[in-house]
Amino acid sequence: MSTHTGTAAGRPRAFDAEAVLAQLTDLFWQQGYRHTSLSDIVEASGVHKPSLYRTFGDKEQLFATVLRRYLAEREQHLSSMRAMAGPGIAGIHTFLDLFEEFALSESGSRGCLAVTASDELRGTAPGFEDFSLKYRELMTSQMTALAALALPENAPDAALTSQRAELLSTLILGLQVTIRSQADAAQLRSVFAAIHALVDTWK
Amino acid sequence: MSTHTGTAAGRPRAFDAEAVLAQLTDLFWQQGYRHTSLSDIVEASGVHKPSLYRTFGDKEQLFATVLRRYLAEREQHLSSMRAMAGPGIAGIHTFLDLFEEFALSESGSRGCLAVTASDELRGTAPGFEDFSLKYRELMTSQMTALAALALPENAPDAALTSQRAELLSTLILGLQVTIRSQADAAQLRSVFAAIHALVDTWK
DNA sequence: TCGGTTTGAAACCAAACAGTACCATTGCAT
DNA sequence: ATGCAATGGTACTGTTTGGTTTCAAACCGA
Repeated sequence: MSTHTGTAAGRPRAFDAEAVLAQLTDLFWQQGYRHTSLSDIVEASGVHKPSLYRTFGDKEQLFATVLRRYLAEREQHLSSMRAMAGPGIAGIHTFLDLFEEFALSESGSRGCLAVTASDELRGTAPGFEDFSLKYRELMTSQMTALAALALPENAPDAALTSQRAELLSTLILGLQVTIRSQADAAQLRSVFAAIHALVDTWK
Repeated sequence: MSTHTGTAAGRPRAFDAEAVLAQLTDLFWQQGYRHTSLSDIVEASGVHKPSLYRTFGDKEQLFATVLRRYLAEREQHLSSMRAMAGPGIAGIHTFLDLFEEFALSESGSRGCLAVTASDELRGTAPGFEDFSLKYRELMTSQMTALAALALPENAPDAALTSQRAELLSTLILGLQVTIRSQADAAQLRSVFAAIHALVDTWK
């Protein structure tokens, strides 16, 4: 029973698993899952195939790990943007500004890995969670939290909050598609302006 | 110079090219481009490989043809839904109802072929149009037409129209992602209800 | 009827793929 | 020092892929 408890005996591995996952996240993000061969992975990470298999399992398991990491990262990012934005309608505007800034950045302009990649894994391995569903749930819960803070404290309105949250999360999902479809900065800004105008009617 | 003018000499083909394209549209729609092998195509269409190549070119060209056909079909569908819906804010509501009905149908519940497939062709062949860009343009122009008819005839407002069109088209793109991500009917209806409420504020 | 042409169908091909067996190398524990 | 354990790296395998060659059958025009 060689459990991985305690100190490891034998030769220590020469690569940082976490750093490799980060590199491969970028690679999959750019190329997609099916379009990325194991040779690409070996070349990008500098880690050879047997080591990859020992550490991460087969290609599918590796990608699942990458996706899980990505989702956790994304959730943290969204939460921190919410925290930065603060409460009230003004908070939503600020959040949108932060999101727009991210959308125009290098990694943001690649859209969302979970959205683009979940299709590729659909129906592949049974027991595989649907990551685009998870991403949508994540987005909805984040937007619900954001919308809840935009109401007066002594007048919560669950129905109104969830309605606004659904609009915001659906708009953001649509933005992910827009971002990925060669939309230039001006077009993106225009969409964000329209969303700002919508949010203003919530005052 | 064997141009395809006049009557064809030789053995007539035993399959209907248009019908085959329709079948393959469904196939690609379900499985995606990369996940569909030529064997799958042969099996689904009943047409053997050399005939496919003679008729449609290689796999990539075949898929491009399928996508073009799909986009034209989609445009026609959207236009007819707009025509059925009629003018005014009420027209937008009716359009949304029609779109919801389609989204819950069998083919509608597969999302949008152009959205899910454009990723797969990205950076493959140069000179290849970006179909998700085309789809977005199509959606924006359709929504602009819909929004323009929702204003009083003697008070056109181009800025307001394009703002509403951008919201609607982004929401619909987001819906395509939602549809594809295992969302059940209740969740979809809930999003549509939120959009209806938004449109009501335009009265 | 018969020549030319295009089809359908099967076998075939080279390349790329994911995954593995093998072995020399490295380092920790004793 | 030395044996054990896990590593990195190369070479290999069986399979699947997209695409082609080959050939007999079917049809049209003259």
